[in-house]
Amino acid sequence: MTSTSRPEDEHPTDPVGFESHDHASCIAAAIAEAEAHCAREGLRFTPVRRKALEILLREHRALGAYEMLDALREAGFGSQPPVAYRALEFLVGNGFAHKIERLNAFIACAHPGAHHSPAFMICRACDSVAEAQATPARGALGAAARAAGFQIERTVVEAEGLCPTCSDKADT
Amino acid sequence: MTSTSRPEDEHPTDPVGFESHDHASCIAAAIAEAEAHCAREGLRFTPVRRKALEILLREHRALGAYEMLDALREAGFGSQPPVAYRALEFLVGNGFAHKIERLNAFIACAHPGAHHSPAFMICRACDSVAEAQATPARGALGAAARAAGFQIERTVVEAEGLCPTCSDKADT
DNA sequence: ACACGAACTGTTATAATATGACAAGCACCT
DNA sequence: AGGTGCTTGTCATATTATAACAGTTCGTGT
Repeated sequence: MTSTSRPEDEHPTDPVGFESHDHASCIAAAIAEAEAHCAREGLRFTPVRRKALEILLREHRALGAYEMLDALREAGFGSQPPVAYRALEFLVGNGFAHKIERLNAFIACAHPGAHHSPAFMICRACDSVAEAQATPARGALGAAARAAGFQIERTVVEAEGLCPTCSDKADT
Repeated sequence: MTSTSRPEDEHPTDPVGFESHDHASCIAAAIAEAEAHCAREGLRFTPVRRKALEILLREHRALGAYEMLDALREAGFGSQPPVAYRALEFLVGNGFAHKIERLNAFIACAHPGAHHSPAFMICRACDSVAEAQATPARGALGAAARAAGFQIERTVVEAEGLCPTCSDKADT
């Protein structure tokens, strides 16, 4: 990358999602971070995996596996479903992307590097998705899990509703 | 039903799920409640819908749509996917059942009648599911939504981990 | 440099999950 | 009886996902 990536990242707890970004720099930064992380961990950030992450970052929305497959094929990679699913599995498994269960779709992680419990806000009108941080173990769910003796390893937290833009349109 | 449904319902916030129940009475109570609710709301609690709810209650676990379809077919109903999906859509839409997004499966509601934001604990070893109450709008997610101007209409909260039983086995 | 094992890629084939569309039936209203 | 809308059953198809295997590449030990 040509400059240190510092778009307007003043608020680290920002939802990061229903606003516009400096895409070019955030893509470059995220790729660089993924590369560094893989180097540290001995993971292989192969061309198809890198391309898949680039595609997710560039689209900046939740992509179905077959949309990813189309994009990868256009980029010269294999054209069968496992190509996409395997790249996505790698990205999700290493925290570079998340699966949105509600949409059966995948999106680049907005807070890469940080160990986190992501939460998503999904607009039912335009399907845009924003990532936020959840603290699921702290609320009622955490209490219920402790009471039941359930050991939480991972959480899926997805809110469905209207994003600001679509909400404004609906008012009209 | 033959008696007022009061198994050991002392703790309304109970996880209700990794313990044994009086199935016969809880099934009868839930069916009666659904029937009453439909009567009040002018909904048609038709044979296939009733049967589908009975099946979910009897199995007391998350069932895939095709498992439901098999069970409905055995009960003499139609044998094509829309039969199951439509019955499930009715049950979910009216709060008698929930979809577990993580499993692409459906489970009877453990707190029927109450307007609630369900949360689920899913055991990754035995696929058992317990329902708890979440208060997603109150935690970090709610704060992020307010900050972003996102209007939450519905939430999916699913925790994956080990249930007490499987956790004990793992220790051995 | 070379052999080895592990991981990765691409492929074929198939499984599992889900929906669109249409005709026939039934419930309710007039 | 006739009309309206919801429900059911069916056929057909779309969408999402995985199993299995052969060939290749990568890193390692020699």
